[in-house]
Amino acid sequence: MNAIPNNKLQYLKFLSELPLFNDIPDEEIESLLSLIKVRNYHKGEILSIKVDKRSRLYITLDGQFKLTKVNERGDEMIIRLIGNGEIISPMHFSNYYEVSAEFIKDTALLYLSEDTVNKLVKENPSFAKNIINMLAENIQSLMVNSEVWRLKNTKERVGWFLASININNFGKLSLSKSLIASYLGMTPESFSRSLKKLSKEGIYIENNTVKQTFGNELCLYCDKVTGTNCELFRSTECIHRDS
Amino acid sequence: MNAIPNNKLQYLKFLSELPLFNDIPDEEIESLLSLIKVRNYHKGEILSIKVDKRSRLYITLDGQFKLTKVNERGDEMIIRLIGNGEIISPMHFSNYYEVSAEFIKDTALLYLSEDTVNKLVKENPSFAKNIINMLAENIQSLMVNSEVWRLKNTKERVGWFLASININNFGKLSLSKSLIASYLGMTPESFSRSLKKLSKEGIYIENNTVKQTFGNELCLYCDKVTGTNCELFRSTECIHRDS
DNA sequence: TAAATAAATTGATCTATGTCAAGAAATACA
DNA sequence: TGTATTTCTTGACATAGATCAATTTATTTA
Repeated sequence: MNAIPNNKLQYLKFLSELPLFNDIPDEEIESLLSLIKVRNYHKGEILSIKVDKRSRLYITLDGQFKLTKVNERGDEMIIRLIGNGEIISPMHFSNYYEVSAEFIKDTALLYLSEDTVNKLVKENPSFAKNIINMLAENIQSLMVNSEVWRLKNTKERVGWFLASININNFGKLSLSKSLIASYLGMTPESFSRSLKKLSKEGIYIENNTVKQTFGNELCLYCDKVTGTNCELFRSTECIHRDS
Repeated sequence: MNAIPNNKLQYLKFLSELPLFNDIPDEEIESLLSLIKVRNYHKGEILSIKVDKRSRLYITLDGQFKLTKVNERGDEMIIRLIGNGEIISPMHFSNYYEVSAEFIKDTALLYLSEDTVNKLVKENPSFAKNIINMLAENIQSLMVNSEVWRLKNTKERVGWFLASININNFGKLSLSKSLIASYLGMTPESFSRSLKKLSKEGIYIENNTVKQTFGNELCLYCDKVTGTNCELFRSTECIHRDS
């Protein structure tokens, strides 16, 4: 299943622009290319990340998938949504932690073996630093997610999601409503009802795009970490301005 | 506030036994000692981890505290409970993420500055590896916690907590029931009612210790990652035996 | 472009867990 | 060792969000 043509130069460009390869000279990335494998997955496919296949670090070349966990009752929790350029490293999970990757779109993943990654970490301090940053970002987003699930009600969760989409994805919704609902830990029904409440506050969805009647109604739902990426961050319009 | 006597040798022994200093020769740890600061905190004290004080890595020399996050309504979420030898590294959090450390017991923390840690990472691949492991464990426990909060009901959450205490702390409860309830994201009332249900299954608390009438009733509530540390793991009595 | 299928919305109802209040048990204090 | 204070338990009740069922709207397919 090595469908993608082995266009090394294209990979080089892609990789050199990733934070994971910050401060790594192109020549060094080039020397890595032979160790990097590619695999394509179809929309709907499920990759169960078990002990055997876990010892890797995956880089999303193109596509989108969700990292999920299911309990005995069949209830599903989405741990993370992963898109272009994003990384998931099961090699850093506990050996006995079982998760699944479920592909939302046709997806191409690059991967490095655990050994390769560990070798790089050992030999290249910049790479070690990049791995550390990647893991730190993971921790940060897991903490923010916990907070969203535990301290916010459904309306606030939806508002929070729309605010972050608005900041990081030009307000463009690239996922179905049910999927977002599930990611936010609620039913599609609750999601729909929350949207209705938000529309009374001037926040609504049109053509799969987040809109605001006045212009900054969503600021109310923005968390400080996401806010960092907002052009209004700490301006007079920003709720985080004086904290 | 440098209350603890500067008993360098004692610190050396303590540090050299931590996973964070795995494969680091004693001489090297010793050379670090001058860069390590100590600070004591009293029970009840709250340390707000803001931008200024965040750029550190804290090591718990002795004591216990909780890492918490509070929302506008005043609802509190416990992100992590941290005890002896455990590490918390706000230097790896986003600059704008605000958390508080609230001390449950009198506590002594050692800390390293961000610069020191980064220098070590750069110069010592073993240390880099240890930092990576530490962060990976953080990710793992945040994922397990999300799962507990989102996929388990109150009874299952209490069962899970008791199972992990039973495996990792000889069944000894070192926290008040209300605090555990809060950690598990429920009210003391719900905690109490859950305990009542569990007692019908043979799981109960006596003298602040977890007891089981038959002996392995708690296995039902054990998650696979915690189970790794159990002496029965994968034995015939273990629910994870064939997965 | 019409029919078929899937996704989203809406209303009615149910349920787990929260809230509030009172009493019991445990712990601290003097 | 008894009193005060805190923590825990229990019951009655409230509520956010889930579930179930019926439409409505959007998307796919032929």
